[in-house]
Amino acid sequence: MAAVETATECCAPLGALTLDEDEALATAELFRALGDPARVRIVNLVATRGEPVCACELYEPLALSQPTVSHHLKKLTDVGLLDREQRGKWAYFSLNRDAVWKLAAVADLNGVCC
Amino acid sequence: MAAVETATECCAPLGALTLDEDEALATAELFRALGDPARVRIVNLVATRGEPVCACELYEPLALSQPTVSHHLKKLTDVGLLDREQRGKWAYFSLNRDAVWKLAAVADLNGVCC
DNA sequence: TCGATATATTGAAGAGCGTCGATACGAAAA
DNA sequence: TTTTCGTATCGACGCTCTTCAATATATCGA
Repeated sequence: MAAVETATECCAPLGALTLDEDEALATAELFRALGDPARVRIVNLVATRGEPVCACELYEPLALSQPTVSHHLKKLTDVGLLDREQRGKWAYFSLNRDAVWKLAAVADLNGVCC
Repeated sequence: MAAVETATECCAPLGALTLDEDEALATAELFRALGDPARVRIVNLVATRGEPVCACELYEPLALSQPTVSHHLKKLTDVGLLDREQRGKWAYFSLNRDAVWKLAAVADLNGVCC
């Protein structure tokens, strides 16, 4: 870990006029966090529900073991896309608005090429 | 290859109300294509220049060997983000507008969560 | 046709990733 | 305190990916 803290903080848009090695790495890290179907489904499940989602509610729809889901949740929170909230012995996850906004901005190339 | 042809054709937005396994896989494939710093820089280089870019112009700025750059270019064209055009013995690459638009739409969660 | 050049493909080495069972950690309840 | 239960971490396995040198393919010029 360490190195790039949350990728959503220092990554630059794909259409940035200048893009150094560190920015490219951070941007790639953000996209790679969504480069797995399980994590895409997690983000989708959390996004479509308005409220925070308990980790225990994800094992069945994802058809994955508890350690695997925990692993994916950590990746998504590490990159800043999800926020983690402890409620007693349960862990609740919700979308980080800033990260969502940043993702849309990074992925938007329309201003540059079209 | 094969399997999912161009991921930009059948992938669903992160905020889709329903997201089956195939759609999640195609969406992840699109993001994974941008999950490498070299490919982020390629897309950035092609985007910031208005016109198609010759493959031979990428080796030096990327500081990667010719086969490696060719490999990344293939991944980006396979997923539909880049268009390939043969000009004599040179290969020119440009952004695919539909794919760019699709990427922005897929990454946009603001309508769902914010 | 032949040689030169630009790109793609192949094969291999090394690193990284997804997955799970087993286990450790932490919080609530008994 | 002890037990129970939800979650995180560890260790290991197999698969994928990135990278390059070597080679093949393709196109142009002589």
